[in-house]
Amino acid sequence: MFIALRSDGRGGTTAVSLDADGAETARTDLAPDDLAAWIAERERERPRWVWSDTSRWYPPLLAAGVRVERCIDLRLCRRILRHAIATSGTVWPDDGWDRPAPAPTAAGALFDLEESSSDDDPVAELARQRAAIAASAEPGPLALLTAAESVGSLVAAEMTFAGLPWRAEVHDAILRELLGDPVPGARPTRMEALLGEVRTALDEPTLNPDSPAELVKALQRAGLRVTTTRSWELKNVDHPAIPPLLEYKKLARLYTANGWSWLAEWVHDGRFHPVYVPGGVVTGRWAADGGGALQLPKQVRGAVVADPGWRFVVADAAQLEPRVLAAMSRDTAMARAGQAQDLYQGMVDAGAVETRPQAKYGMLGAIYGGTQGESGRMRPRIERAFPRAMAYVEAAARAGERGEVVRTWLGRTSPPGRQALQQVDGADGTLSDAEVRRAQTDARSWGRFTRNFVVQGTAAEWALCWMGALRRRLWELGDPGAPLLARPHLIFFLHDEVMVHTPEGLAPIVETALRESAAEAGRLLFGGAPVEFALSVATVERYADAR
DNA sequence: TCGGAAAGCGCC
DNA sequence: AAAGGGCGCTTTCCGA
Repeated sequence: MFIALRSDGRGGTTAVSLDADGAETARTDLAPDDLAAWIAERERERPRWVWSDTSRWYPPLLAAGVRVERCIDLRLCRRILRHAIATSGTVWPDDGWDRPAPAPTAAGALFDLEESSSDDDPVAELARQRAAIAASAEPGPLALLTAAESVGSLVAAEMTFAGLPWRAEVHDAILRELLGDPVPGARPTRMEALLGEVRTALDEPTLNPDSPAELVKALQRAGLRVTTTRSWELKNVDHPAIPPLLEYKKLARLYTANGWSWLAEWVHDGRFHPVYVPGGVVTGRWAADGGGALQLPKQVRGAVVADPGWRFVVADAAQLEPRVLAAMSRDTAMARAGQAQDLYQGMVDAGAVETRPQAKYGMLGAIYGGTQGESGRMRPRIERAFPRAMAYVEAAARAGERGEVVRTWLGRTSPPGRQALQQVDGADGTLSDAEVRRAQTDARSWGRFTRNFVVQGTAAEWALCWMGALRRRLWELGDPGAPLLARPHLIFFLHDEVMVHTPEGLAPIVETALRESAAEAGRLLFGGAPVEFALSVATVERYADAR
């Protein structure tokens, strides 16, 4: 059963109940003050709520203490289905569902009037989407993908609502330890001291180290043969200015990105409330909007401390992308290597390569399209040991080079290519050599993108299914009737890693739930494929202690 | 003066 | 320590 929610344009909401075939069975007009209670009441029947954007409808419900089990985020699903190659037979109207989601309103600030676009009828769009899936080449995977994307949107809103426990005084202590004391209008003391060493060593008393152009000129004046100021290039240079400069650059990064201003802007009342953007990356990965939630540097993770009597259970899917590739390509040799907790060690034990770093860089090179260095050198051996896996990503790369689209396991489809190589083939000598080279470079670059797309995107699908399964289990672990934040709940997500905030006594069963959910995600996506999705799980008080 | 591009680096 | 796909964020730079 579905219940579609639609703003009536005057602050109220119309709820349309639909049966399994999508036929209307009831219609209710709700005043703003009645909405949350009505939804909580109907939630007992566990309908699938259908709404334009979870980011807009769900935060006020969470603020009112209402958690829902299932939904369809029509805008996220439209984006998937419109571009999916499997639904290419569907003609989509050029309408508001293709527009980006309206900016999420702050939690608690009820639906604002001007945002309700009356032309976007959720009932009609639901019918269109269900018909498109039913008529597609693969209804099962697309139905799973849209459900997974939608549950991801619920998780994202719930994690924003919960906020990540953050001890500002611990963060401050970490900053003082590394950067020195803050100085108003100037650099912190330790950074300033390091900068002094750099200026002395280069004999450049007014050098601004934050300007790459100025810095590279100063280094060249000092006789250093560098063309950029990237750390990995400077590491190979022997000069007394380099060690303090590298240290300064590291600290400057921390100071600007996650220093005291970040703390003041993003942490309030002991919580960091990042805004996640499900599906914000073309591959289906999440992005973050503000606060840099997906790039929290390890240096500050010591400030993430569980509430008294609570713990974090942190789980990381070990070598997720190689395992996903093994499952997609049905590469049994690679699946066998993945029987080990550590897939890379499994590759060594199977005799494919000699050392774990060789396995790691060889595998990443296969997935990313690396040709240089260690990953390039390992390529022939990976190809010999795992022919089906390599053939799978090679096929994706070639398709991209030809300007074709590729798709993930569940059917998310890559953006259209630029057909660079086709242009070269069809140009028949009318292009200059330079133009041909440029076109070939572009084509190969796009091929690396499509090669990675199929693996990264499928890994993102696995992660969504993992979180969806976990979310349901966590809810059932809590006391019936208890609000979301009094039960074990998801609190952080990082592509292949999740963190649960839980009462200490429940941590062991949360660990079990994490593992069961990983196995469930594997079965959902790949059925009986003999691929294991190993987790490394840790129960900790501080995020920094998780690995 | 302002906005976008580039450089650089954090995360996976 | 390596190579290279995807992002966000900050500062600097440069041209309209």
